[in-house]
Amino acid sequence: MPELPEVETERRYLNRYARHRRVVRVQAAHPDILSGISIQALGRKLKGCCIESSRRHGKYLLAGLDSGDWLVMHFGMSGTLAYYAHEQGPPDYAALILLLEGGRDLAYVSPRRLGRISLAGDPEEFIRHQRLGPDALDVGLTAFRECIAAARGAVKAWLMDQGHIAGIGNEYSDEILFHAGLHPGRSAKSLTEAEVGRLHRSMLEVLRRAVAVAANPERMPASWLLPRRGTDSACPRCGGPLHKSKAGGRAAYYCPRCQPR
DNA sequence: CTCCATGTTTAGAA
DNA sequence: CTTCTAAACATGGA
Repeated sequence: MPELPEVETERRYLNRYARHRRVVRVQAAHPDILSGISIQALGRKLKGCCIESSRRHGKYLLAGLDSGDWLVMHFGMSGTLAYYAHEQGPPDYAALILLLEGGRDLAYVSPRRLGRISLAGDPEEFIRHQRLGPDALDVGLTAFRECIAAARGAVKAWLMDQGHIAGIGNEYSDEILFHAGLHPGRSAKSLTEAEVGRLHRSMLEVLRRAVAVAANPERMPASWLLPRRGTDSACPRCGGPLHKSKAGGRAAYYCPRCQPR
């Protein structure tokens, strides 16, 4: 479920283990995950380069190379990075492998192969081209208010639209709405000023806290909804049964008592 | 076997 | 132009 907190966790992992290591060779077990570049061209671009910096925008992870290029990774519906000793061999579902100097490798792992890897010259240009909104952690209350005022559909679908705010997916949108006490099917337009304020505060609180626990559901507070997804468990706040409905074409979990329509 | 799943893109309908 | 819905993508798990 790579949404903003998971991708931020991957970014920190990349910084910690792969930064300043030179790429010796590039292997692609599944070249179909590459977007806009061939494996040969990617190999030529990466070979001999070091990853010197990293950025994240929404669900995209960008690794800055000392050549000036940026390796752009999106994890799709599943996927992680793995750093391991070369002789250990790559993990299952490794789609792209960077063999690094020093005998340790970095793999982009994508079990369902819905993620994409590309190369960009400039992060800002990439973000514009992808039509991404501002990163969810960078959106202040004023900008949030202005943006939601122009929305028309359901508030859950609005939260998940990467063109409005980048980084929130299905699971965290449910968590944010639960914290704000808002029904996922409420129309964004119908929210009062106080409700918009609550939604904004919940968004920042949920995302920051999730980043702080490295997006590990086992480390999330017992009062959260997310670790209980998919099970028929009770609302952590009122004990009532959770409901499952559809919003924006995806499953929405919520508590009808704590999140009235 | 069937159904569902974290995301995105696209096509078509309204 | 916006919004909604469904399908497709590839694969694993229940």
